[in-house]
Amino acid sequence: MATRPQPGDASSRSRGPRTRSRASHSLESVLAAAVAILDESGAQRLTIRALAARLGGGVASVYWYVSGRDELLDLAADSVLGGVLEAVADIGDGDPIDNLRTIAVTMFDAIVDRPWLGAYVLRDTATQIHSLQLYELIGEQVMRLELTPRQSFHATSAVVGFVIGTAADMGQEPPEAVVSGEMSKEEYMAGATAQWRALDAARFPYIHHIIDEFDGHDDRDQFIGGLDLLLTGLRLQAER
Amino acid sequence: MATRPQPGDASSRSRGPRTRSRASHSLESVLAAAVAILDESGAQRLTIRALAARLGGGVASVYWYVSGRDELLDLAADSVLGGVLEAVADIGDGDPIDNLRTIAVTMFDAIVDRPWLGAYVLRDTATQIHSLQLYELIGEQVMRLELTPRQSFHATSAVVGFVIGTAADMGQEPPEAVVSGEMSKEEYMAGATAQWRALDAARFPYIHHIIDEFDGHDDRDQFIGGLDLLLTGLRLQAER
DNA sequence: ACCTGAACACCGTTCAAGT
DNA sequence: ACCTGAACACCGTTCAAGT
Repeated sequence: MATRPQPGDASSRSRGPRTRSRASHSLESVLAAAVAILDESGAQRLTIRALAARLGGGVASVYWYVSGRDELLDLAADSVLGGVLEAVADIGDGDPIDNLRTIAVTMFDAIVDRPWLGAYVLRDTATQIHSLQLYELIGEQVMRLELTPRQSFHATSAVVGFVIGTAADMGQEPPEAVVSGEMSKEEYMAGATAQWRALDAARFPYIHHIIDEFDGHDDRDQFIGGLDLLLTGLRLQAER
Repeated sequence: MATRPQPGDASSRSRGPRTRSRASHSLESVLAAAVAILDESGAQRLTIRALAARLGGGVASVYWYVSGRDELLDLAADSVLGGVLEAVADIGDGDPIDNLRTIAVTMFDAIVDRPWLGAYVLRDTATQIHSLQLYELIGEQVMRLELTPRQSFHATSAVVGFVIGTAADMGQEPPEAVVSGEMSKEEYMAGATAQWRALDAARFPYIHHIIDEFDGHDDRDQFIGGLDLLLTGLRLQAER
């Protein structure tokens, strides 16, 4: 990150009225526009051309700020985690497990409505400072449980893996039909439920056992249910 | 899946010497070739053209078997899970938690060496039968713990989310430099470790606390460490 | 029923040139 | 230092035609 020039960081030109013969951006404005497109239309629709058009400039100008599409996604994902970090930065010295729960839920809330995020979050800590800081923050709460370094490492990774995995799974990039708007998300879910109900009960006893729970379930409750299992295991390890 | 014709399923023409003026495929051969390319070169390199070339035919023939690139990836991922399913199908009626551990570790082993898998596994149970069956199998073990349907649903989702999240995170699609071969995976990891060691110890106490564990750590140990926390929590819930 | 080559409408990225 | 338009080398997908 620090290896690239970062215009707009503390520069004099921050947004004043200029001659305006050419478009003028900054890393932040590029990332903000990228996140906006991502949130509105998903990763598939974030093309360099679409981004340039939204910024009102030419395609090549984007490459002044990022090395390519991959880094653009990495930085866009990291900028969202920056918001999470800000929200939990002053988490305080209450019960560490409670703090972990708070951090995890905040992350979940940020990721679940952004199907595109899962694949790019915490991918490269060299580029993604906020990701690194968030990982550190989670680790610091785990450290307070006074486990061995190895246990701390495993526990921190587990929390991060669980959050990202579950949130990414739940907020998955929906199928083309939903993206294109020819089918609503509700219709899609209703279809999935119907398909499950139609399964042979003898071959799929579990599916039938939980189908009523699945139908109309709340993703957040589901996430917290699993998270609490993990945190219970962690608490037990710490108390031993 | 059953909505599409499946040539080669139980058909008479299974691979006999033919006139051979044209290439001839089957869903299985198409998926096998796709998985081979995926394993060798990653998702980015699996182009329809590369796949057709490997099959020795034209591009358009692929579209006879799959509706597009997305479904190709879905089915390729599901075919790998088919192998996992086969390996654990006769898991037996031993301790359910032990069984869950076995299934999870088998899944982990299959996913971790396939960075491309994480993003496509368990995405659409309408297309991915093996994924559905594996989900069912995990759920059946959880059912034996005799929790409420809601608890069962949450626990099953948690196990699946943890496995996929952690494995996907660990086996991430490596950066371009590694894919293209200009940098080895070891060099990349060594670089990451060095970068972490260089961080300010006052601002990153956790990173420094675990850096020796991170350096040269075994992904599998790390996965199992986290998994056991989750399963401990689950066992406790079941015993209550 | 299954395969083909060519064509279409895109992409990400680069580059020489501008300001 | 930052932006531009045009060009390059690709893509996924479709289609009319073949066998």
